[in-house]
Amino acid sequence: MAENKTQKKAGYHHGDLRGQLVSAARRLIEEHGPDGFTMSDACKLAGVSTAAPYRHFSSKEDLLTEVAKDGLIRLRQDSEARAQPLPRGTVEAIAAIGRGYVDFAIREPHIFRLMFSTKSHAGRIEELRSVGRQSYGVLLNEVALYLGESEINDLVNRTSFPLWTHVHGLSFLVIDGKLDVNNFPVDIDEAILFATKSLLPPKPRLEKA
Amino acid sequence: MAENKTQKKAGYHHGDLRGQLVSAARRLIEEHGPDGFTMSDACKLAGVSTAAPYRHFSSKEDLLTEVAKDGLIRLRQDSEARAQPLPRGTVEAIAAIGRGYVDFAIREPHIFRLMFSTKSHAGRIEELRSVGRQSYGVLLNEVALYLGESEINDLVNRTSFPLWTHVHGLSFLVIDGKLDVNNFPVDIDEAILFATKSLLPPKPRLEKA
DNA sequence: TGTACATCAGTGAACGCGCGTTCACTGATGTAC
DNA sequence: TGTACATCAGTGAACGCGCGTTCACTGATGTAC
Repeated sequence: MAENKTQKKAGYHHGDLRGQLVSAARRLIEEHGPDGFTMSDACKLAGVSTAAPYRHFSSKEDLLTEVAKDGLIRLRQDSEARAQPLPRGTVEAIAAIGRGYVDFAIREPHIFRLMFSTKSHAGRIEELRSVGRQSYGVLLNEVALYLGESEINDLVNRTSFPLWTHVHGLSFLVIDGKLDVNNFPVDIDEAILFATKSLLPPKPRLEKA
Repeated sequence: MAENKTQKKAGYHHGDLRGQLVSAARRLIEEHGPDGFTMSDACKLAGVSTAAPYRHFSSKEDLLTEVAKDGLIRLRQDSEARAQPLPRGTVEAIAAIGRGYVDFAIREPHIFRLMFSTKSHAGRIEELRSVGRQSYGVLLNEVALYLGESEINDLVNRTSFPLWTHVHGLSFLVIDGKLDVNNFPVDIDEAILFATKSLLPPKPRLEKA
């Protein structure tokens, strides 16, 4: 009905329908939640008929998985961008990555949920997992620097995991509106910094043989 | 069609349809997830027609909220039961409560999700929140004992929150299958104990004025 | 450089079905007198 | 203690609609010669 947004409008053919459907889905999911999201809405937003997506995605689920993957990639970029300007391998850099994590959840709660959801991704979980690993890798690297380890070994894993766990929990508590459950104000930065300091072992002297 | 389970079978009238629908819903949600759950399934399981539930619940959502509430109550009972046999106000008691939390999530992942979900509970969030507060209260009490505080004050809140956050995150990571993301084995008990010790301040001498 | 033809990426309409909810009803239960 | 009547808690059938997906199609694009 409406004139087709501000796209190149190549006429019958579309240019980058695939990409546009993903970003339409992103917007819609963020607006109405993954359940409120419908294929027809996405089509309307992209300005195509309801059959068009099936040239690019095998099913609704397939499109959802793509959106989740896209989210995980953006999370990684985000984390990197947060850590980069800070002195490497410091508590501050590590906390900044955590803060980025929680901020992502706050900014895009529904996408965030989708990224970690197990359903809606039938058959492509391994693929998602591998992208997720890359996002987690940003934290692992920073912790390795902090610990003065030259590779991602067991100590690095063991040290990083509770940090992840903590910001993961914090993210869900925030987006699920549980922050003021006991009517005391939580400062997110403070919470992350405190947990990061507490969960990290003291910075080792560089006296490793 | 099938003979009506092993219930009292009063005939036309049912006895406790309300309660039976809740527990039918519980079972079905745990089996198929909150989305796979349908009213008709619940009716079939309770042995009534599809219209019957509407004498007891205003909508499907209403029934779901009831299930969530029931879950939060059971979580509280569970936490209490875990802490009780242990020496009060110790790291071990606090860790046990955390362990109970994660175990609940593992035992009933879908219900667990439902309990903390914001959607599906329109208009009854405050009610749920208050039940949730009671479950959280078990942890608060134990932490107060540990700290030697006689009431739930700011220090108790501030100390408890990261503990909650951590086990909350751990729960979701476990039920979302993220535990082996980096292929290193996580021992849940160990993880909880480590985080509890790290996040708790040293036990204060009882030298308070 | 122009034409024939294969292929690709859309259209528009319709299908189908699952499922929450409603409607008019009826059998069971409780209470007033 | 028995009867009349209101109310309650079910039944069974159907409605309605949202929505994913398919079908037969057609316009646009690319390539061989």
